[in-house]
Amino acid sequence: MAAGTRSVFFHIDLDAFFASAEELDDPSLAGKPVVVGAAPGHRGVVSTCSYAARRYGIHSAMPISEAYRLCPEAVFLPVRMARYAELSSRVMAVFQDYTPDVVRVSIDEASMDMSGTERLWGSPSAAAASIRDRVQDEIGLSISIGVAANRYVAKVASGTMKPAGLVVVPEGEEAAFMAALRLKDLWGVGAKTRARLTELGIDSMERLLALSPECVSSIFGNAGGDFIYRAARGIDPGIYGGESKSRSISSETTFETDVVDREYVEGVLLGMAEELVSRLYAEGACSRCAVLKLRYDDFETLSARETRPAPFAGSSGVYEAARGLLERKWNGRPLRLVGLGLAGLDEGGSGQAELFEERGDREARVERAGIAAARKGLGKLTRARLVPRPPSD
DNA sequence: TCTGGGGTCCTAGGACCC
DNA sequence: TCTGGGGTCCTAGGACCC
Repeated sequence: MAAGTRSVFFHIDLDAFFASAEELDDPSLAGKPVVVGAAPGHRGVVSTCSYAARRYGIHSAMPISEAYRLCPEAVFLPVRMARYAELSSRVMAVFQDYTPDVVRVSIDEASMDMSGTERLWGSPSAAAASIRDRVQDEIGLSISIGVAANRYVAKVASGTMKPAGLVVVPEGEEAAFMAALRLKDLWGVGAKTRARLTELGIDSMERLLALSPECVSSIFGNAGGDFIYRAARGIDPGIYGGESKSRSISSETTFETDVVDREYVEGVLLGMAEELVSRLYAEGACSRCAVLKLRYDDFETLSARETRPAPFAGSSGVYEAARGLLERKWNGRPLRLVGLGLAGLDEGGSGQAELFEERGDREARVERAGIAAARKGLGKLTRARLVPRPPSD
């Protein structure tokens, strides 16, 4: 950015993305209450719902059973992530036409540095309107855009006028813009933090803004306090600062009914170990830390991890670690969920070479061949252990 | 009617070393 | 005698977000 150029950031959010994607692919759904997520009668939550569904009180993360109770006549659809990813890529490609600096924040959000683009695209509001119209006309999806001098305020602004909103916060008015919001609009301040603030009698932005930085930090610690203090004043606390390279991967599943059969759980973990190592391979990354996650029938959730001196050389190492952690951590109570993850990706390792090639062991080579075959669509080499069998309890 | 799955970052305590 | 202080690694849990 040239010296003297004003900073201009756009934050773009796709409106009710998964539900909108379903309406795009099936126009007969338009205007109906559409709920994308788990199927009614099963364990799970609402992933996204249409604005028509929101009028019944349905919202993201709500148990699907409650959504069904609120609106049994809604259209309940499963998540089709591959389709949404494809649409997302097309939308992001439109953004790329306006600036090379597009940070893809999630499947339905992007942060763009539009500084210095006025000669190309006109005023920020003209450029934003152009992007909004193009995404609507070329792809058929609705977006909301926030414009501000930093990424944080742009992000918050994008959420204040959904759907199809376009909110411009003029430079210099960031603090005033934030001060006029409700506490719950502060991105990064969730239910627990709000409850803590309420306990202390801080129930409005005005009261929060009256606190000194030392006072906020004494409540929430250095990092948390600093974040809240800056965010409330419209100073970017650095939400998209770090590298976007993934630092962990994981897979977890909630059982349809609680499970006490150890062999069944181990079979699930073996499948997860293979899936994780295959993803690791695809990323060219490595890890030497396995993390097991358990959730009991009463929702108590715990985790255990094991860090090895050297990166895992294949899925059998990951599986053995998982089995050891299960042995150590599981007290035999009915399990609702089991999950497996790999953390510390690439820390102190040389990536894929270390994962597969330098080890030279036969198993790793067999596995690599299997993954390569699967990626070519030749089918997955599946161990006998993974052939579905019902829980024995 | 309960409460998904995929991530990120931070904290706090213990071990161990200098 | 009465116990420094910093640094790193590891672990478990928690808060938050989409």
